Amino acid sequence: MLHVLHRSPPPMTTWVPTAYRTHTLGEIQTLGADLIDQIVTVAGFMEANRGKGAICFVDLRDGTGTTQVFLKADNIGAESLDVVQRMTRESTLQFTGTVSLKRPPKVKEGEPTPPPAYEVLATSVEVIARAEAPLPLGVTDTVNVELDTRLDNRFLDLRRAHVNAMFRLRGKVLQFGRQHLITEGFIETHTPKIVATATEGGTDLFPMQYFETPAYLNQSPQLFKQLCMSGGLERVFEIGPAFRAEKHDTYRHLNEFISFDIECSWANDDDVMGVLERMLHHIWKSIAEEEESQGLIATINAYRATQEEEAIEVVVPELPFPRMEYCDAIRIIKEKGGTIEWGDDIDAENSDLLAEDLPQFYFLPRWPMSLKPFYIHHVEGEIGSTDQQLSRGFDLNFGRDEMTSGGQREHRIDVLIDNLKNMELDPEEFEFYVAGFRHGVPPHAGWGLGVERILMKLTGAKNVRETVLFPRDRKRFCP
RNA sequence: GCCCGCUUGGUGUAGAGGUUAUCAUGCAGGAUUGUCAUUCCUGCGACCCGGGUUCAAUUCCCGGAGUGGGCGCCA
Repeated sequence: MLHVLHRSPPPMTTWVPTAYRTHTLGEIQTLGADLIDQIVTVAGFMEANRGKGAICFVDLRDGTGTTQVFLKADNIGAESLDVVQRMTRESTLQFTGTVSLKRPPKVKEGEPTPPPAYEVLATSVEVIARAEAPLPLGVTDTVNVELDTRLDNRFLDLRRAHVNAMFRLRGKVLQFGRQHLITEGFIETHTPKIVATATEGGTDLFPMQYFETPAYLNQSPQLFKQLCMSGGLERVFEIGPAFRAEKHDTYRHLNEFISFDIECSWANDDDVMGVLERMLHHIWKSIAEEEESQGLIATINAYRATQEEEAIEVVVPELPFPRMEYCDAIRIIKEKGGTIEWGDDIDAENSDLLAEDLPQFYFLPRWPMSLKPFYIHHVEGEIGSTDQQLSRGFDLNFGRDEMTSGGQREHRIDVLIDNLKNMELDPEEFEFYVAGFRHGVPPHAGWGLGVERILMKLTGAKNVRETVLFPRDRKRFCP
Protein backbone atom coordinates (compact mmCIF):
# COMPACT_ATOMS: atom_id res chain seq x y z
CA MET A 1 0.00 0.00 0.00
CA LEU A 2 0.90 3.64 0.16
CA HIS A 3 3.97 4.75 2.03
CA VAL A 4 4.26 8.42 2.87
CA LEU A 5 7.84 8.72 4.01
CA HIS A 6 9.05 11.30 6.45
CA ARG A 7 11.79 13.37 4.89
CA SER A 8 14.37 15.31 6.81
CA PRO A 9 14.72 18.93 5.67
CA PRO A 10 17.24 19.64 2.91
CA PRO A 11 20.74 20.69 3.96
CA MET A 12 21.44 24.39 4.44
CA THR A 13 22.03 26.28 1.26
CA THR A 14 25.66 27.11 0.73
CA TRP A 15 26.74 30.27 -1.01
CA VAL A 16 30.01 29.83 -2.80
CA PRO A 17 32.10 32.97 -3.36
CA THR A 18 31.89 34.30 -6.92
CA ALA A 19 33.89 36.60 -9.14
CA TYR A 20 32.12 39.64 -7.71
CA ARG A 21 31.84 38.90 -3.99
CA THR A 22 33.51 36.93 -1.25
CA HIS A 23 30.44 36.92 1.00
CA THR A 24 26.72 37.49 0.69
CA LEU A 25 25.13 40.23 2.73
CA GLY A 26 23.14 37.58 4.58
CA GLU A 27 26.41 35.95 5.62
CA ILE A 28 27.74 39.28 6.95
CA GLN A 29 24.84 39.25 9.40
CA THR A 30 24.68 35.55 10.29
CA LEU A 31 28.44 34.98 10.44
CA GLY A 32 29.30 38.52 11.54
CA ALA A 33 30.85 37.58 14.88
CA ASP A 34 33.40 35.33 13.14
CA LEU A 35 34.09 37.79 10.34
CA ILE A 36 34.99 40.82 12.48
CA ASP A 37 38.05 42.65 11.09
CA GLN A 38 38.17 40.37 8.04
CA ILE A 39 38.38 41.95 4.61
CA VAL A 40 35.36 41.12 2.47
CA THR A 41 34.01 42.09 -0.92
CA VAL A 42 30.23 42.45 -1.20
CA ALA A 43 27.93 43.58 -3.99
CA GLY A 44 24.33 44.59 -4.31
CA PHE A 45 21.69 47.18 -5.07
CA MET A 46 21.98 50.48 -3.22
CA GLU A 47 18.67 50.89 -1.45
CA ALA A 48 19.55 54.21 0.13
CA ASN A 49 22.46 56.45 0.99
CA ARG A 50 22.43 58.83 3.92
CA GLY A 51 24.88 61.52 4.91
CA LYS A 52 26.26 64.31 2.74
CA GLY A 53 29.20 65.36 4.91
CA ALA A 54 32.43 63.54 5.67
CA ILE A 55 30.59 60.27 6.28
CA CYS A 56 27.98 58.28 4.40
CA PHE A 57 25.84 55.21 5.08
CA VAL A 58 24.72 52.92 2.30
CA ASP A 59 22.00 50.30 2.64
CA LEU A 60 23.12 47.54 0.31
CA ARG A 61 20.76 44.71 -0.67
CA ASP A 62 21.44 41.38 -2.36
CA GLY A 63 19.42 38.18 -2.66
CA THR A 64 20.18 37.16 0.89
CA GLY A 65 19.57 40.32 2.87
CA THR A 66 20.57 43.89 3.56
CA THR A 67 23.71 45.25 5.19
CA GLN A 68 24.88 48.76 5.96
CA VAL A 69 28.13 49.93 4.42
CA PHE A 70 29.85 52.76 6.30
CA LEU A 71 32.00 55.19 4.34
CA LYS A 72 34.39 57.69 5.82
CA ALA A 73 36.58 60.06 3.79
CA ASP A 74 39.58 58.92 5.87
CA ASN A 75 39.14 55.30 4.77
CA ILE A 76 37.85 55.46 1.26
CA GLY A 77 39.11 58.83 0.03
CA ALA A 78 37.17 62.00 -0.71
CA GLU A 79 36.66 61.16 -4.38
CA SER A 80 35.06 57.75 -3.84
CA LEU A 81 32.95 59.15 -1.03
CA ASP A 82 31.61 61.79 -3.37
CA VAL A 83 30.80 59.21 -6.05
CA VAL A 84 28.73 57.18 -3.59
CA GLN A 85 27.02 60.24 -2.15
CA ARG A 86 25.87 61.20 -5.65
CA MET A 87 24.86 57.66 -6.55
CA THR A 88 21.25 56.98 -7.51
CA ARG A 89 19.04 54.48 -5.69
CA GLU A 90 19.05 50.91 -7.04
CA SER A 91 22.45 51.29 -8.70
CA THR A 92 24.60 48.17 -8.35
CA LEU A 93 27.76 48.70 -6.34
CA GLN A 94 30.64 46.56 -5.15
CA PHE A 95 32.41 47.38 -1.89
CA THR A 96 35.56 46.03 -0.30
CA GLY A 97 36.11 46.68 3.36
CA THR A 98 36.33 45.20 6.83
CA VAL A 99 33.49 43.69 8.79
CA SER A 100 32.80 45.50 12.02
CA LEU A 101 30.21 45.58 14.75
CA LYS A 102 27.53 48.15 14.09
CA ARG A 103 27.01 50.71 16.81
CA PRO A 104 23.90 49.67 18.69
CA PRO A 105 20.89 51.95 18.26
CA LYS A 106 19.77 54.14 21.11
CA VAL A 107 17.25 52.11 23.06
CA LYS A 108 14.56 53.66 25.20
CA GLU A 109 14.66 52.64 28.84
CA GLY A 110 12.92 49.38 29.56
CA GLU A 111 13.06 48.19 25.95
CA PRO A 112 15.16 45.14 25.11
CA THR A 113 18.56 45.60 23.48
CA PRO A 114 18.45 44.30 19.89
CA PRO A 115 20.83 41.51 18.84
CA PRO A 116 24.24 42.61 17.51
CA ALA A 117 24.35 43.65 13.86
CA TYR A 118 27.32 43.98 11.54
CA GLU A 119 28.37 46.42 8.86
CA VAL A 120 31.13 46.80 6.32
CA LEU A 121 33.61 49.65 6.80
CA ALA A 122 34.43 50.34 3.15
CA THR A 123 37.92 50.96 1.85
CA SER A 124 37.06 50.88 -1.84
CA VAL A 125 34.03 51.00 -4.11
CA GLU A 126 33.31 49.97 -7.67
CA VAL A 127 30.26 51.30 -9.48
CA ILE A 128 28.96 48.34 -11.47
CA ALA A 129 25.90 49.96 -13.02
CA ARG A 130 24.38 53.32 -12.23
CA ALA A 131 20.57 53.39 -12.10
CA GLU A 132 18.76 56.05 -14.08
CA ALA A 133 16.56 58.36 -12.04
CA PRO A 134 13.71 58.66 -11.46
CA LEU A 135 12.75 55.03 -10.99
CA PRO A 136 9.48 54.03 -12.70
CA LEU A 137 8.42 52.75 -9.31
CA GLY A 138 10.00 53.12 -5.90
CA VAL A 139 11.47 49.86 -4.63
CA THR A 140 11.34 50.83 -0.97
CA ASP A 141 8.66 53.53 -1.15
CA THR A 142 5.57 53.02 0.95
CA VAL A 143 3.22 54.46 -1.66
CA ASN A 144 0.90 52.02 -3.36
CA VAL A 145 1.76 51.03 -6.94
CA GLU A 146 -0.94 49.80 -9.30
CA LEU A 147 -0.61 46.31 -10.76
CA ASP A 148 -0.36 47.57 -14.32
CA THR A 149 2.56 49.86 -13.46
CA ARG A 150 4.17 47.02 -11.57
CA LEU A 151 3.89 44.58 -14.47
CA ASP A 152 5.20 47.14 -16.96
CA ASN A 153 8.30 47.43 -14.76
CA ARG A 154 8.32 43.93 -13.35
CA PHE A 155 12.11 43.77 -12.92
CA LEU A 156 11.91 46.66 -10.47
CA ASP A 157 8.74 45.38 -8.85
CA LEU A 158 10.54 42.10 -8.15
CA ARG A 159 13.14 43.97 -6.13
CA ARG A 160 10.47 44.90 -3.59
CA ALA A 161 10.83 42.70 -0.55
CA HIS A 162 7.28 41.36 -0.39
CA VAL A 163 7.12 40.66 -4.12
CA ASN A 164 10.45 38.86 -3.98
CA ALA A 165 9.18 36.85 -1.01
CA MET A 166 6.07 35.84 -2.94
CA PHE A 167 8.13 34.33 -5.74
CA ARG A 168 10.36 32.52 -3.30
CA LEU A 169 7.21 31.08 -1.76
CA ARG A 170 6.06 30.03 -5.20
CA GLY A 171 9.26 28.04 -5.48
CA LYS A 172 8.58 26.50 -2.09
CA VAL A 173 5.06 25.44 -3.06
CA LEU A 174 6.37 23.67 -6.16
CA GLN A 175 9.21 22.11 -4.19
CA PHE A 176 6.98 20.72 -1.44
CA GLY A 177 4.33 19.54 -3.91
CA ARG A 178 6.93 17.77 -6.01
CA GLN A 179 8.54 16.32 -2.89
CA HIS A 180 5.24 14.86 -1.72
CA LEU A 181 4.31 13.26 -5.03
CA ILE A 182 7.71 11.63 -5.30
CA THR A 183 7.18 10.03 -1.89
CA GLU A 184 3.92 8.60 -3.23
CA GLY A 185 5.70 6.99 -6.17
CA PHE A 186 4.96 9.55 -8.89
CA ILE A 187 7.57 10.33 -11.52
CA GLU A 188 8.00 13.70 -13.17
CA THR A 189 7.24 13.86 -16.89
CA HIS A 190 6.86 16.36 -19.69
CA THR A 191 4.28 16.25 -22.44
CA PRO A 192 4.27 18.27 -25.67
CA LYS A 193 2.94 21.80 -25.76
CA ILE A 194 2.64 21.82 -29.55
CA VAL A 195 -0.31 19.69 -30.60
CA ALA A 196 -2.12 18.81 -33.78
CA THR A 197 -5.69 18.78 -32.42
CA ALA A 198 -7.69 20.04 -29.51
CA THR A 199 -6.97 17.93 -26.46
CA GLU A 200 -10.30 18.39 -24.78
CA GLY A 201 -12.60 20.29 -27.04
CA GLY A 202 -14.61 23.21 -25.82
CA THR A 203 -11.86 25.67 -25.04
CA ASP A 204 -10.42 28.04 -27.61
CA LEU A 205 -6.82 27.28 -28.51
CA PHE A 206 -4.02 29.48 -29.73
CA PRO A 207 -3.33 28.51 -33.34
CA MET A 208 0.26 28.36 -34.52
CA GLN A 209 2.20 27.29 -37.54
CA TYR A 210 4.16 24.05 -37.33
CA PHE A 211 6.32 24.25 -40.45
CA GLU A 212 3.71 23.98 -43.23
CA THR A 213 0.91 22.68 -41.03
CA PRO A 214 -1.49 24.50 -38.71
CA ALA A 215 -1.13 23.41 -35.09
CA TYR A 216 -2.04 24.61 -31.61
CA LEU A 217 -0.57 25.35 -28.22
CA ASN A 218 -1.78 22.71 -25.84
CA GLN A 219 -4.50 23.60 -23.35
CA SER A 220 -3.73 20.71 -20.98
CA PRO A 221 -1.50 17.63 -20.70
CA GLN A 222 -4.66 15.57 -20.20
CA LEU A 223 -4.64 13.17 -23.11
CA PHE A 224 -0.88 12.65 -23.04
CA LYS A 225 -0.68 11.79 -19.38
CA GLN A 226 -3.43 9.25 -19.99
CA LEU A 227 -1.34 7.70 -22.74
CA CYS A 228 1.40 7.40 -20.10
CA MET A 229 -1.03 5.24 -18.12
CA SER A 230 -1.56 3.05 -21.15
CA GLY A 231 2.22 2.97 -21.36
CA GLY A 232 2.48 1.48 -17.89
CA LEU A 233 4.23 4.45 -16.24
CA GLU A 234 1.55 4.02 -13.58
CA ARG A 235 2.03 7.28 -11.64
CA VAL A 236 3.14 10.47 -13.37
CA PHE A 237 3.07 14.15 -12.63
CA GLU A 238 3.90 17.22 -14.63
CA ILE A 239 4.34 20.88 -13.75
CA GLY A 240 4.06 22.83 -16.96
CA PRO A 241 2.33 25.55 -18.94
CA ALA A 242 -1.16 25.33 -20.36
CA PHE A 243 -2.46 27.79 -22.95
CA ARG A 244 -6.06 28.89 -23.35
CA ALA A 245 -7.26 31.48 -25.83
CA GLU A 246 -10.32 32.44 -23.81
CA LYS A 247 -11.11 36.13 -23.71
CA HIS A 248 -11.74 36.30 -20.02
CA ASP A 249 -10.59 39.15 -17.89
CA THR A 250 -10.84 38.33 -14.20
CA TYR A 251 -8.67 38.13 -11.11
CA ARG A 252 -8.35 34.35 -11.50
CA HIS A 253 -7.72 33.78 -15.21
CA LEU A 254 -4.59 33.77 -17.34
CA ASN A 255 -4.05 32.77 -20.94
CA GLU A 256 -0.86 30.97 -19.97
CA PHE A 257 -0.79 29.32 -16.58
CA ILE A 258 1.14 26.60 -14.84
CA SER A 259 -0.79 23.42 -14.28
CA PHE A 260 0.23 20.89 -11.66
CA ASP A 261 -1.06 17.62 -13.10
CA ILE A 262 -1.05 14.01 -12.00
CA GLU A 263 -2.34 10.76 -13.46
CA CYS A 264 -2.52 7.52 -11.49
CA SER A 265 -3.23 3.95 -12.61
CA TRP A 266 -5.42 1.39 -10.86
CA ALA A 267 -7.18 4.25 -9.13
CA ASN A 268 -10.56 5.93 -9.08
CA ASP A 269 -11.66 9.49 -8.28
CA ASP A 270 -11.65 8.91 -4.52
CA ASP A 271 -8.07 7.65 -4.67
CA VAL A 272 -6.71 10.72 -6.43
CA MET A 273 -8.69 13.08 -4.23
CA GLY A 274 -6.68 11.47 -1.45
CA VAL A 275 -3.42 12.22 -3.27
CA LEU A 276 -4.48 15.81 -3.78
CA GLU A 277 -5.48 16.53 -0.22
CA ARG A 278 -2.36 14.85 1.16
CA MET A 279 -0.20 16.90 -1.18
CA LEU A 280 -1.86 20.20 -0.30
CA HIS A 281 -1.70 19.33 3.37
CA HIS A 282 2.01 18.65 3.00
CA ILE A 283 2.57 21.97 1.21
CA TRP A 284 0.72 23.99 3.82
CA LYS A 285 2.30 22.12 6.71
CA SER A 286 5.81 22.52 5.30
CA ILE A 287 5.32 26.24 4.73
CA ALA A 288 3.93 26.62 8.24
CA GLU A 289 6.81 24.75 9.82
CA GLU A 290 9.82 25.74 7.75
CA GLU A 291 11.75 28.68 9.15
CA GLU A 292 12.70 30.14 5.78
CA SER A 293 9.09 30.03 4.55
CA GLN A 294 7.91 31.67 7.73
CA GLY A 295 10.41 34.46 7.13
CA LEU A 296 8.90 34.96 3.67
CA ILE A 297 5.39 35.09 5.11
CA ALA A 298 6.62 37.62 7.69
CA THR A 299 8.07 39.79 4.90
CA ILE A 300 4.73 39.77 3.10
CA ASN A 301 2.91 40.61 6.33
CA ALA A 302 5.29 43.48 7.07
CA TYR A 303 4.31 45.02 3.75
CA ARG A 304 0.62 44.30 4.28
CA ALA A 305 0.82 46.18 7.58
CA THR A 306 2.01 49.32 5.75
CA GLN A 307 -1.00 49.02 3.44
CA GLU A 308 -3.31 48.45 6.41
CA GLU A 309 -4.14 44.98 5.14
CA GLU A 310 -4.80 42.06 7.44
CA ALA A 311 -1.85 39.72 8.04
CA ILE A 312 -1.97 36.41 6.21
CA GLU A 313 -1.83 33.28 8.29
CA VAL A 314 -0.89 29.81 7.05
CA VAL A 315 -3.67 27.63 8.44
CA VAL A 316 -2.82 23.97 7.82
CA PRO A 317 -6.01 22.33 6.52
CA GLU A 318 -7.27 19.27 8.37
CA LEU A 319 -7.42 15.90 6.64
CA PRO A 320 -9.63 14.73 5.09
CA PHE A 321 -10.99 17.80 3.29
CA PRO A 322 -14.80 18.11 3.37
CA ARG A 323 -16.70 16.42 0.52
CA MET A 324 -19.81 18.09 -0.81
CA GLU A 325 -21.35 15.95 -3.54
CA TYR A 326 -22.90 17.81 -6.45
CA CYS A 327 -26.45 16.70 -5.61
CA ASP A 328 -26.07 17.97 -2.04
CA ALA A 329 -24.54 21.22 -3.26
CA ILE A 330 -27.59 21.86 -5.47
CA ARG A 331 -29.92 21.14 -2.56
CA ILE A 332 -28.03 23.47 -0.21
CA ILE A 333 -27.86 26.28 -2.77
CA LYS A 334 -31.63 26.00 -3.20
CA GLU A 335 -32.15 26.02 0.57
CA LYS A 336 -30.10 29.20 0.76
CA GLY A 337 -32.28 30.82 -1.88
CA GLY A 338 -29.93 30.49 -4.85
CA THR A 339 -31.30 30.04 -8.36
CA ILE A 340 -30.10 26.72 -9.74
CA GLU A 341 -31.43 23.47 -11.15
CA TRP A 342 -29.93 20.00 -11.14
CA GLY A 343 -27.74 19.78 -14.22
CA ASP A 344 -26.62 23.43 -14.07
CA ASP A 345 -23.03 24.44 -13.56
CA ILE A 346 -22.43 26.16 -10.22
CA ASP A 347 -21.77 29.80 -11.03
CA ALA A 348 -19.85 32.34 -8.97
CA GLU A 349 -22.88 33.62 -7.09
CA ASN A 350 -23.89 30.12 -6.02
CA SER A 351 -20.29 29.24 -5.16
CA ASP A 352 -20.42 32.14 -2.72
CA LEU A 353 -23.40 30.49 -1.04
CA LEU A 354 -21.47 27.22 -0.63
CA ALA A 355 -18.37 29.09 0.55
CA GLU A 356 -20.34 30.56 3.46
CA ASP A 357 -20.05 27.18 5.19
CA LEU A 358 -16.90 25.95 3.41
CA PRO A 359 -14.47 28.87 3.37
CA GLN A 360 -11.36 26.79 2.67
CA PHE A 361 -10.59 23.58 0.73
CA TYR A 362 -13.49 21.29 -0.10
CA PHE A 363 -14.18 18.70 -2.78
CA LEU A 364 -17.20 18.77 -5.06
CA PRO A 365 -17.43 15.15 -6.34
CA ARG A 366 -19.99 13.37 -8.52
CA TRP A 367 -20.88 15.95 -11.13
CA PRO A 368 -23.52 15.13 -13.74
CA MET A 369 -21.95 13.36 -16.71
CA SER A 370 -23.47 16.04 -18.96
CA LEU A 371 -21.22 18.72 -17.44
CA LYS A 372 -17.96 16.80 -17.74
CA PRO A 373 -15.62 16.21 -20.69
CA PHE A 374 -15.70 13.07 -22.82
CA TYR A 375 -12.78 11.38 -21.05
CA ILE A 376 -14.48 11.30 -17.63
CA HIS A 377 -15.58 7.90 -16.37
CA HIS A 378 -19.02 7.02 -15.16
CA VAL A 379 -20.52 3.97 -13.54
CA GLU A 380 -23.85 3.01 -15.09
CA GLY A 381 -26.57 3.20 -12.49
CA GLU A 382 -24.92 5.94 -10.44
CA ILE A 383 -27.67 8.45 -10.89
CA GLY A 384 -28.50 11.76 -9.30
CA SER A 385 -31.70 12.97 -7.69
CA THR A 386 -33.25 13.49 -11.13
CA ASP A 387 -32.30 10.03 -12.41
CA GLN A 388 -29.57 11.44 -14.60
CA GLN A 389 -26.18 9.83 -14.99
CA LEU A 390 -23.50 10.94 -12.53
CA SER A 391 -19.80 11.06 -13.37
CA ARG A 392 -16.61 10.27 -11.52
CA GLY A 393 -15.46 13.85 -12.01
CA PHE A 394 -14.73 16.24 -9.15
CA ASP A 395 -13.63 19.77 -8.44
CA LEU A 396 -11.58 21.07 -5.55
CA ASN A 397 -12.58 24.54 -4.39
CA PHE A 398 -11.06 26.95 -1.94
CA GLY A 399 -14.04 28.97 -0.80
CA ARG A 400 -15.63 30.41 -3.96
CA ASP A 401 -12.70 29.61 -6.23
CA GLU A 402 -12.04 26.47 -8.21
CA MET A 403 -8.51 25.15 -7.72
CA THR A 404 -8.60 21.75 -9.36
CA SER A 405 -10.68 19.65 -11.63
CA GLY A 406 -10.14 15.95 -11.89
CA GLY A 407 -11.70 12.54 -11.94
CA GLN A 408 -11.51 8.95 -12.94
CA ARG A 409 -10.99 8.59 -16.69
CA GLU A 410 -12.94 6.44 -19.12
CA HIS A 411 -10.75 3.46 -19.99
CA ARG A 412 -13.39 1.47 -21.90
CA ILE A 413 -12.77 2.23 -25.56
CA ASP A 414 -16.34 1.70 -26.74
CA VAL A 415 -17.71 4.04 -24.07
CA LEU A 416 -14.98 6.55 -24.89
CA ILE A 417 -15.95 6.63 -28.55
CA ASP A 418 -19.63 7.00 -27.60
CA ASN A 419 -18.74 9.90 -25.33
CA LEU A 420 -16.83 11.65 -28.10
CA LYS A 421 -19.76 11.29 -30.46
CA ASN A 422 -22.24 12.45 -27.82
CA MET A 423 -20.21 15.62 -27.35
CA GLU A 424 -20.07 16.20 -31.10
CA LEU A 425 -16.36 15.47 -31.35
CA ASP A 426 -14.96 13.36 -34.17
CA PRO A 427 -13.27 10.16 -32.90
CA GLU A 428 -11.13 10.20 -36.07
CA GLU A 429 -9.49 13.43 -34.93
CA PHE A 430 -8.65 11.84 -31.61
CA GLU A 431 -7.28 8.66 -33.14
CA PHE A 432 -3.82 9.26 -31.61
CA TYR A 433 -5.54 9.16 -28.24
CA VAL A 434 -8.18 6.49 -28.83
CA ALA A 435 -5.48 4.18 -30.17
CA GLY A 436 -3.96 4.14 -26.69
CA PHE A 437 -7.02 2.32 -25.39
CA ARG A 438 -7.07 -0.45 -27.96
CA HIS A 439 -4.46 -2.76 -26.54
CA GLY A 440 -5.19 -2.93 -22.84
CA VAL A 441 -5.27 -0.03 -20.40
CA PRO A 442 -5.46 0.21 -16.61
CA PRO A 443 -8.33 2.11 -14.99
CA HIS A 444 -6.89 5.46 -14.02
CA ALA A 445 -7.65 8.85 -12.53
CA GLY A 446 -5.96 12.21 -12.14
CA TRP A 447 -6.31 15.94 -11.74
CA GLY A 448 -4.94 19.33 -12.76
CA LEU A 449 -4.26 22.01 -10.19
CA GLY A 450 -3.82 25.71 -10.97
CA VAL A 451 -0.53 26.68 -9.35
CA GLU A 452 -1.31 30.43 -9.46
CA ARG A 453 -4.67 29.95 -7.79
CA ILE A 454 -3.05 28.01 -4.96
CA LEU A 455 -0.49 30.80 -4.57
CA MET A 456 -3.28 33.35 -4.33
CA LYS A 457 -4.81 31.50 -1.43
CA LEU A 458 -1.49 31.00 0.33
CA THR A 459 -0.13 34.53 -0.06
CA GLY A 460 -3.31 36.59 0.04
CA ALA A 461 -2.74 37.91 -3.51
CA LYS A 462 -5.92 39.46 -4.87
CA ASN A 463 -5.04 38.76 -8.49
CA VAL A 464 -3.36 35.71 -10.05
CA ARG A 465 -1.18 38.03 -12.10
CA GLU A 466 0.68 38.96 -8.93
CA THR A 467 1.84 35.34 -8.60
CA VAL A 468 3.26 35.07 -12.14
CA LEU A 469 6.56 36.66 -13.10
CA PHE A 470 5.42 37.82 -16.52
CA PRO A 471 1.71 37.10 -16.84
CA ARG A 472 -0.03 36.63 -20.17
CA ASP A 473 -3.56 37.88 -20.19
CA ARG A 474 -6.00 39.14 -22.75
CA LYS A 475 -4.15 42.41 -23.21
CA ARG A 476 -0.65 41.73 -21.98
CA PHE A 477 2.02 39.58 -23.54
CA CYS A 478 5.01 41.88 -23.05
CA PRO A 479 7.27 41.89 -21.15
C1' G B 1 -18.62 38.83 -25.54
C1' C B 2 -21.96 41.67 -21.90
C1' C B 3 -22.55 45.28 -17.64
C1' C B 4 -20.37 49.14 -14.43
C1' G B 5 -16.36 52.36 -12.90
C1' C B 6 -11.75 55.03 -13.42
C1' U B 7 -7.73 58.14 -16.15
C1' U B 8 -4.32 64.72 -12.30
C1' G B 9 3.79 65.40 -11.22
C1' G B 10 8.35 59.43 -11.80
C1' U B 11 4.83 56.69 -8.20
C1' G B 12 0.17 56.94 -5.52
C1' U B 13 -3.63 60.61 -4.53
C1' A B 14 -7.10 65.45 -3.16
C1' G B 15 -10.06 68.79 -5.75
C1' A B 16 -12.97 72.57 -8.50
C1' G B 17 -16.82 75.42 -14.93
C1' G B 18 -12.55 80.99 -13.77
C1' U B 19 -7.61 78.45 -7.99
C1' U B 20 -0.71 80.20 -7.46
C1' A B 21 -4.30 72.66 -8.75
C1' U B 22 -3.84 69.45 -2.62
C1' C B 23 -1.06 65.88 0.02
C1' A B 24 2.39 61.87 0.45
C1' U B 25 6.43 59.58 -1.72
C1' G B 26 10.37 60.81 -5.06
C1' C B 27 14.13 64.07 -7.20
C1' A B 28 17.78 68.47 -6.73
C1' G B 29 20.34 71.78 -3.34
C1' G B 30 21.51 73.26 1.74
C1' A B 31 21.95 72.72 7.43
C1' U B 32 22.51 68.89 11.22
C1' U B 33 23.69 63.81 12.63
C1' G B 34 27.63 57.04 13.62
C1' U B 35 22.92 57.56 11.04
C1' C B 36 18.90 53.57 12.07
C1' A B 37 11.75 55.06 8.27
C1' U B 38 17.01 60.91 11.00
C1' U B 39 15.25 65.85 11.51
C1' C B 40 14.83 70.76 9.48
C1' C B 41 14.95 74.49 5.31
C1' U B 42 14.58 75.72 -0.05
C1' G B 43 13.40 74.26 -4.79
C1' C B 44 11.57 70.74 -9.05
C1' G B 45 7.75 68.07 -11.21
C1' A B 46 0.99 66.65 -13.42
C1' C B 47 -4.85 67.52 -15.24
C1' C B 48 -4.92 60.57 -21.43
C1' C B 49 -6.25 61.92 -26.83
C1' G B 50 -9.91 64.07 -30.41
C1' G B 51 -14.44 66.73 -31.10
C1' G B 52 -18.56 69.57 -28.90
C1' U B 53 -21.17 73.07 -25.26
C1' U B 54 -19.40 77.80 -22.92
C1' C B 55 -16.98 84.43 -22.53
C1' A B 56 -14.02 80.47 -20.18
C1' A B 57 -13.21 73.08 -20.05
C1' U B 58 -8.23 69.71 -16.81
C1' U B 59 -13.63 69.86 -14.62
C1' C B 60 -19.83 69.19 -18.35
C1' C B 61 -21.35 66.15 -23.06
C1' C B 62 -19.91 62.66 -27.20
C1' G B 63 -16.25 59.47 -29.31
C1' G B 64 -11.48 57.00 -28.92
C1' A B 65 -7.45 54.85 -26.31
C1' G B 66 -5.74 52.88 -21.80
C1' U B 67 -7.01 50.74 -17.23
C1' G B 68 -9.87 48.51 -12.95
C1' G B 69 -14.05 45.58 -11.22
C1' G B 70 -18.29 42.16 -11.97
C1' C B 71 -20.43 38.17 -15.10
C1' G B 72 -20.16 34.01 -18.48
C1' C B 73 -16.32 29.97 -18.85
C1' C B 74 -12.54 27.71 -16.55
C1' A B 75 -7.41 25.90 -13.58
